[in-house]
Amino acid sequence: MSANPAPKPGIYDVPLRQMLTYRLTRLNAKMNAQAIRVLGENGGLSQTQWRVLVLIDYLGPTTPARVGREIVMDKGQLSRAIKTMSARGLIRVEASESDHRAHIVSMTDEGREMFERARPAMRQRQLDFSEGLTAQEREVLFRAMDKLEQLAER
Amino acid sequence: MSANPAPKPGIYDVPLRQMLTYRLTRLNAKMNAQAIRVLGENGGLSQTQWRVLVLIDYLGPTTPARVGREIVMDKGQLSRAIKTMSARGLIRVEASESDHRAHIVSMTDEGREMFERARPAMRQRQLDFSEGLTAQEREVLFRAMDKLEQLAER
DNA sequence: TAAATATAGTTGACCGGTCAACAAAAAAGT
DNA sequence: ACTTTTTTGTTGACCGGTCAACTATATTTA
Repeated sequence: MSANPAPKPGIYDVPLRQMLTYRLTRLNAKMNAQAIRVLGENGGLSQTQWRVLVLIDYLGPTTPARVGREIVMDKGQLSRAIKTMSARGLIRVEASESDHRAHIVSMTDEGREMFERARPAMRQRQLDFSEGLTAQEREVLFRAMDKLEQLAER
Repeated sequence: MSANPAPKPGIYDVPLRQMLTYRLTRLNAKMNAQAIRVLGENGGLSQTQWRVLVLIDYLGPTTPARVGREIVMDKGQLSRAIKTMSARGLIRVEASESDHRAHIVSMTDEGREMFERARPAMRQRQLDFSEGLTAQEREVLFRAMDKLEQLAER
């Protein structure tokens, strides 16, 4: 974010304020930037790496394909992410016995350590977001996102 | 979106469902994809080009710096966007008389034509989003986004 | 069972966004 | 007036996401 010192209020933010896509992109960018900052301060995982570890933590040893199905993520991107994570010793990649196309990925001790190091801050961040909204706002927000997601799919 | 045939419900979407950042990224991706599709069907402007034209339409002839301040956008990215838009004849770039660093950008007839061609569909899309939500949902959604944006800035 | 189709994963190419360095001009501070 | 700081815009480098092609294996179906 090298531009935008302070979005001065005035007549100029009238049309943009109404543009949902624009607002959402902005919000998303800010939240991503914050996530990256928090992760950086707590071990230095990338957001992608964090998400992959969340999934492995949740699913237990699993396949990249399964991970990719859960977090919507390009196969190629995931393949590369897994390669670098494996190279950095965060995860273990083994061949699947039952399916000779598939791999089984699991956390190494080092990966687990990194994961647990970042987890409290990430959890707190999540909590801050939750608590920054009222219960009603939270509920409506999720409902609205569901609806918008459906609308965007057409 | 080459992965994800159908996010099967089940135990797997429990933790992600709660991850606001993740949900927001997904929603944003879908809405962007839709915007690009709609623009593609109506003249083929890119989303960036569309936004720049919206701003020029709104502000009248203006400078790239001003545009960049309104839509939060990297100077470099904007510089390149303006170059290609100028090359495609969508906008006119003139030197500013009063400020010899600055340029004045304005829509050409062709740019105006493209803009007006895409506008109804984009407006309709915006309307669909608005009407897909109740007034209360809309209001709460924007309020929630404001709050989250503030939280993400810390 | 043979052929067609679907899935897992890898790779190369491309595009867009982000960042840092830079030059020119303007504005502010002394 | 002179020096410093800020602003405007361009450019090169990099990184991440997306897409398409391809191989290998598994699954379906004829």
